[in-house]
Amino acid sequence: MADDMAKSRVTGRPRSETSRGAILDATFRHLVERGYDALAMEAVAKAAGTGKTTIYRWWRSRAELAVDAFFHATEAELGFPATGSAKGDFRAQILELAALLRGERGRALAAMLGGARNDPELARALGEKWLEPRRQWGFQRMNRAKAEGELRPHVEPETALSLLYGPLYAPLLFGGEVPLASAVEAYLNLASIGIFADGSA
Amino acid sequence: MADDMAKSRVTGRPRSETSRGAILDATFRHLVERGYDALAMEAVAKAAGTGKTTIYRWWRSRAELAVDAFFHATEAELGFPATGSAKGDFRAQILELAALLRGERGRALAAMLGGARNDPELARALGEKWLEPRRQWGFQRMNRAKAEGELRPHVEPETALSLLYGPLYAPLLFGGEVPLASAVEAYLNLASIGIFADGSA
Amino acid sequence: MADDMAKSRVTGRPRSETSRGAILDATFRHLVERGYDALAMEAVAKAAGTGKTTIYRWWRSRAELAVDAFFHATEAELGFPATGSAKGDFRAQILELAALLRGERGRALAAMLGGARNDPELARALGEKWLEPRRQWGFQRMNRAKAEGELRPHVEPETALSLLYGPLYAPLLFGGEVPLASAVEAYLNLASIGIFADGSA
Amino acid sequence: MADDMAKSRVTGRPRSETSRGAILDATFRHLVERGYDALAMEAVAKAAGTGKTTIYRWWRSRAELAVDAFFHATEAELGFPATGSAKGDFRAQILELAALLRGERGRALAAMLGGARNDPELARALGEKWLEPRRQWGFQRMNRAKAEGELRPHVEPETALSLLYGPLYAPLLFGGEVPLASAVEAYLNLASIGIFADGSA
DNA sequence: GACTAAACGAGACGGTACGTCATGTCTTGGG
DNA sequence: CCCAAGACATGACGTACCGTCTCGTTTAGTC
Repeated sequence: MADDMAKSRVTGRPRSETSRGAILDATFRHLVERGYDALAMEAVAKAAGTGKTTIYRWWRSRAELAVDAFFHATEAELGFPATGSAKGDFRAQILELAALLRGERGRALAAMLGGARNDPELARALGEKWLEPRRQWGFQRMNRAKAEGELRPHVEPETALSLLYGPLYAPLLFGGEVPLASAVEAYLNLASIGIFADGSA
Repeated sequence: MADDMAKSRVTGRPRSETSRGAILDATFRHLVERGYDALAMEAVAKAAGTGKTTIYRWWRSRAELAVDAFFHATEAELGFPATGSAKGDFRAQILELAALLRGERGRALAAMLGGARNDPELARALGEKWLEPRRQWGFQRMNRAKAEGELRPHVEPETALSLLYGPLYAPLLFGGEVPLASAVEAYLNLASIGIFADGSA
Repeated sequence: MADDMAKSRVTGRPRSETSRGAILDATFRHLVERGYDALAMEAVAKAAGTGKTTIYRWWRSRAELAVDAFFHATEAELGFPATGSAKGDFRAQILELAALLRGERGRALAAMLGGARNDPELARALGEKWLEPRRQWGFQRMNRAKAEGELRPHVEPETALSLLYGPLYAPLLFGGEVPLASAVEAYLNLASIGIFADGSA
Repeated sequence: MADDMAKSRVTGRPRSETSRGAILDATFRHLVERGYDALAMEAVAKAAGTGKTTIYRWWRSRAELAVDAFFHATEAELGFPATGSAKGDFRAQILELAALLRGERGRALAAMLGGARNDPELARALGEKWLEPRRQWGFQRMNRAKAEGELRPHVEPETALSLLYGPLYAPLLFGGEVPLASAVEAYLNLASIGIFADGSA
């Protein structure tokens, strides 16, 4: 998002990639270690060895910075699997997601998800960069599944998705940990019964 | 929580119920209108016509105050239904909960749930006063259902509960609205198939 | 001053002399140990084991309380000497005063004298109870001396008094110590030359 | 004192002289109008149109600020005269000082002198910036006078100085006004008799 | 090689809110 | 009617960050 504005300048000193990296790294570290609320721009600037100006020049807000830092650390690490069946694809994707959320990046994402409730801009940024792509993929995969007869009759994609992903995210709201792989498998089994034509655990 | 300390003092000027009410009301209003992050003690004190001291005398932190204010406005409004079947009980309870969350009190709770991610004390307070009682009831009801053969074989209560409640809460994380009653019914139907022995929608 | 109001009550619980003493003692201790600015009513009440109400009932202000406490501890300790000559009387009185000011009571008085600059009421109270009686005596003694020809010609009593007492008090303004007896004697000798007919040191 | 630190910084936004002046002026006004005790940093900040941070950045305490404000308003206004004789020099200097103390700056100084009794840091600051330079000059001038035979025999400079300046400052302790020029002349005449070889009024 | 122009670090700026402290007043129950 | 206890509204304290601003200093590219 921030990079978009770098499009066409021709003259003047070019943006320092060193600073950019240092800022994103420092932001990510603070996010993981102290959470979103305690993410102080001044602390980031000091840790990154830059001036606050440089941060504000390239990121409009703490929210954008945090989201950018998260993706800087996470980028392209989450694929969208293709196992052959919708049930297998979702299971694989959700288990992979659970694993990621349980790690360092999970703490960062959780911190931001919390902040998002009180920071509309963060909510927007997160929705756009994280949630939406996943939702897109989910919808398409689920629609394809429906078309190919993999779903039980009368199952709406939206409903199915909320059942598959809700139990994974919800614990983050209460300060809880992301469920372990075994727990994820357990609820996926239960959910699959209602969703997939071949729902047998 | 704050009231606990009022137990048995005999001497000195008694606590002003007027101030207590004004503070809780002002807190709730700010919570609903501006969210938890923007809930400034100074603003609450001014709105309530009290001093900050009086707030800090009775509530140890913003977190406790917010939670107390929420319950002051919500108190005893949520019963735990008894329809005759576990499936009916959970359906009724969850629909009632969804209705509450969609209203003003829902905005307050959502604001706090967001704050909880970045404020361990708020997470603790919320867990203790909101989540835990509900979890208690849920566990007991689910265990009873299991004992009475209302669950499908091999269904763990914990798993079932996460499947029933997760899709309800999760949208709050992304700044989304609580699902409408129809959407709640839809996912409950799907979830019930995997959980309850008589899961037919 | 405060006691004046105790004149004629007849009914109700009588004033507690225990509290009165405890309050005055605690006030004096605080005055000596921490100074006038740091003389907190709340600390005095706690140290005296009384309520703040009791203090405010009997003393209108911190200033009155402090002055009262000072005289409670000092009372009637300063006589007005009569050596036979004006020069001898003043010398004796000033040396006695210097000795007092160098002790514990001096620290209390010094603390109040400082506070007086910023607390008109304290200035008034101090002036009335401390300064004025001394000035009275000084004027009278000096006038008598003049009448009896003990002063050099054209010496105004007011001028003479300021010369005798000024060098004693002035150091208090700058946080300094009251001059030692030898220093006092030295300046008195010098001053006497200009003031008294028999001014020879 | 605050300025000392401004010595050699090269980087960053330079200190705002506008703010500095506004703060010192506002401080001086409050000092004159309300005294040292009532000199609230917040009020100064508001009156000066600055943030409190800016004050605390440049002055370590209320005491330093007050002293600085006083000198900002007074600076270099007090010379050390040279009339030819020690007696003349001191007379001139003391009369000039009395005139200053009777004005607005005198009220400010008096307020601070009072505060100094209860604020060791203020006492230190005042001593260092006001009292000490004057004492220095006094000592040197008096020592020279002694060397040049202008003093009566056996007159110690320290004693002489306390006799000359004490009567000027002492009234400030009791909330009184600085003596008028005529009163100052009167006591100087008396004091001179004991001090100076040519002490004849 | 000088010139132009933007990014850079540093850090001061006016603010807002923090949680604490003491003020002087009030409101109880008990002596 | 006094007393202790202590809650009350008020207002200043000194601190931490906010997001903006103003410096002098790089660091390119173009003339």
